[in-house]
Amino acid sequence: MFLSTFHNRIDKKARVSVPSAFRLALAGEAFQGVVLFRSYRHDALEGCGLVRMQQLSQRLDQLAAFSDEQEQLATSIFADAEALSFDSEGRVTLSDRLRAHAGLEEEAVFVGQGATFQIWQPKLFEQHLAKARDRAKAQKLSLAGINLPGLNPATGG
Amino acid sequence: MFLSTFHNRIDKKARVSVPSAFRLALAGEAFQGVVLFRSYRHDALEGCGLVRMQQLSQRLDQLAAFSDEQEQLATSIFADAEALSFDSEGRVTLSDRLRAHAGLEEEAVFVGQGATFQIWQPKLFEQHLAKARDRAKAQKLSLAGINLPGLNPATGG
DNA sequence: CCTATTCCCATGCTATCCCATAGATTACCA
DNA sequence: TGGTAATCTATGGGATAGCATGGGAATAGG
Repeated sequence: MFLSTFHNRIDKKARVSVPSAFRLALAGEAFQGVVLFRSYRHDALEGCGLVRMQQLSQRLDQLAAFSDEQEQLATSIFADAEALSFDSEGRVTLSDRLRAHAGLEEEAVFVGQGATFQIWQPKLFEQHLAKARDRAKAQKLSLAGINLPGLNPATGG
Repeated sequence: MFLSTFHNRIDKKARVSVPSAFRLALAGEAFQGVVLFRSYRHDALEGCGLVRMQQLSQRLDQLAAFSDEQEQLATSIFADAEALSFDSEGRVTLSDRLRAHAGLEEEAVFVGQGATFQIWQPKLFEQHLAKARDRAKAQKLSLAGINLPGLNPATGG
């Protein structure tokens, strides 16, 4: 699981340390690295482990063989994704394409999302966070039916 | 798994380097090379490892084909496919037929599709990608049951 | 004997590996 | 409890190996 947010530097070679907590979450996988791709919804990157992509590939593969739509979906996902392996210090090197999409220059914010994570340019993330908070407040968003330990009123469990 | 896109040159002898990441994905197979055939949907080439072709062949055998159309499609793919082995530098030589179908001249774009990949003439791919991305964006909510990393609300693995 | 592959070598570039350092946290011992 | 040593994480830079690419030589097939 990817939890919490981390704030790391991007060096002149476009390397960033992946937070050790995130690396730990992927420690069990054969491929020691992350898969990154450009988010559809935000000027940010989305990331996960290779295993998750493989599961997706298997499911799509069955559907895509004779379906135009699934094939195009496969293109937009897999063609865009990049598998970046850790160096011996736990860093990955971001391509120009990835950096351009998220506006990444000298710093990156790693944001845990549970099964996935995001990478943001710090200022953009700040704005995004503020917006998300406002909206949640305004709509009093609740996670209906989901029991969040410590967040929901004690209902037992 | 075939991920990401790579942009390589075709030399005067019609040789192209297969991206090392793609070669790595095929490293476990006995036949060190790729199988290429003309896409029936696009002006592009489709590619995979020999193992996948063998599996496809077996499946068709067992199922005796769902429909005449699918069987004929499969037959035409096998008839059209070319098994190209890597030279010592990891390149393959494209036949005139393959190049003609995809409009390939001096450059080729290798496009990961998960279990397979495609080879495109750069400008054609640019157009295709724009279309694929738009359509995928429009339909992302219709993909019931498919958990897209970063696209769907986090529902766990 | 000629042409078309295939093999082999050379090269520039880039990514990767390896080492070094500093800060922070943790472990250990008195 | 306090102080020190050891460890780990994040970061930076230099060296090295691998990749993509090009051209020539050897080989095979007609």
